[in-house]
Amino acid sequence: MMSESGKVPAPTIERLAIYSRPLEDLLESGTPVVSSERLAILCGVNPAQVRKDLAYFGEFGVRGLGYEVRELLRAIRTILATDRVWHLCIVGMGNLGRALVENENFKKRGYLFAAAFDVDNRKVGERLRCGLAIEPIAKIKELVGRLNVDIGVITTPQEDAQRVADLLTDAGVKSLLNFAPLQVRAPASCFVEHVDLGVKLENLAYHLTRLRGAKPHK
Amino acid sequence: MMSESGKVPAPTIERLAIYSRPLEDLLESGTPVVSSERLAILCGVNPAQVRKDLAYFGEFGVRGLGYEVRELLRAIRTILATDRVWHLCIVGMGNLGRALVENENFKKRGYLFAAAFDVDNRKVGERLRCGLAIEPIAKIKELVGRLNVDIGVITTPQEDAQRVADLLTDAGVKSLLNFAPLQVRAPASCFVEHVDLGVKLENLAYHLTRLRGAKPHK
DNA sequence: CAGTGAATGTGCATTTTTTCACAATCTGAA
DNA sequence: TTCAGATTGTGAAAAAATGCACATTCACTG
Repeated sequence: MMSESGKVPAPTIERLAIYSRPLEDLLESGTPVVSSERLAILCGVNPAQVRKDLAYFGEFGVRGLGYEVRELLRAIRTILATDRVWHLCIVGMGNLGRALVENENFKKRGYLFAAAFDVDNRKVGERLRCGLAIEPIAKIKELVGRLNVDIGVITTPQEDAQRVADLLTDAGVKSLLNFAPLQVRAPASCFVEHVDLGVKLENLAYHLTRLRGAKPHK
Repeated sequence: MMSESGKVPAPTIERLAIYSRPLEDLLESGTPVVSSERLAILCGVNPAQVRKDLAYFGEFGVRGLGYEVRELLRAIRTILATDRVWHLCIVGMGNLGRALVENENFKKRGYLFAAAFDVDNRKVGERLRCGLAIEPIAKIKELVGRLNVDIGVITTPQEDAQRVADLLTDAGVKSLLNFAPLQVRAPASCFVEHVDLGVKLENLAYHLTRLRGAKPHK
């Protein structure tokens, strides 16, 4: 938790988040300690990978024993900064937007939706089940500032995504999670994460056509 | 399109899908030809990367000119096998499940939801806006077989995901797209793609706490 | 029909990421 | 207190992915 001097590979960060899922289960089931081997199996990775990933941030294990589940989970949460509340806003209240806003998993992990917007003014004013009312995008700047929004989630159609991204970054949002199927541009100070569900399906399609017979998938 | 002999890096496949997005736009806007440099900018990658990715599958460009948009798009679609219809089924008709089933983008790209299931029998029988009725998971085996389902999408809560995955693979589904926050296990003959939205947010959170000042994000 | 300009395709160097393999070190038992 | 057994932390090797740089090849012009 202390070191973290040099720069850490991006895949490592991604995996830390993945490690935390089974750790939560283990904690709940009362397992006090876990080895890198067991954790690796649960996450589908190599044990050395687990150890090396963790080693970027300190020494969390006990040689001969393994990692104390509770402590390791707390350490990962500190590293990933999920031990605090983050404020999100979301733009684009179609089906996907509504699904995300109402997703309990996010709230449980400290991600709170503070505002919901839509480009379509006919939707404005509608009250969502989560309690938020849909706001017009004209109010992005004001609300993002007032509510201290850290992360903007974009679930608009492709054609509105870049405009919305501009509004959000202009309003001071420091990072974006974009679901629209195009690469939104943002200033370097803003970190953008891109989720394209179509890409995932196309991956599957590709492998389906080759995977004839049965090739081990790693 | 012809060669594709040796094995292709996984990141290449992922990028091919990404390239197709701006290509669709270019085609629609009537641009006849695109250079690797322009396409690279649109996708946020290196031009040499674009060329190398394509080179795994053949020679699609014309030196001195670039790539013919229509032809390149067709080639990529052939490679990714998105030039045909794929049959999906989805299990777990919560908000996310409903959002996916009703997503027009999937249909547009040839991904048809042929059946929708839920673990909760109280939901069974309900008719979705897309026309499908929710089926009980007991009917997975029958329907997957009859409807020739290629890909199973899992949007159940975590605790049901593995059981559902087992039902699907047992029914002969050859690949899975899993949204539950755990690593589902499947036989080697079944390809699994995992989407954990929480992981994306945790990535953002991590970078937000470090990205003080403004670091270029690649 | 040769010359020019442009952009591809690709061998090679570089960088990044993963994996191996083992010394270091801890617990618990005798 | 020493020994056995287990598992970490890590340097070094291997593998994978990226990016450079340039020879190659095409279209177009005069």
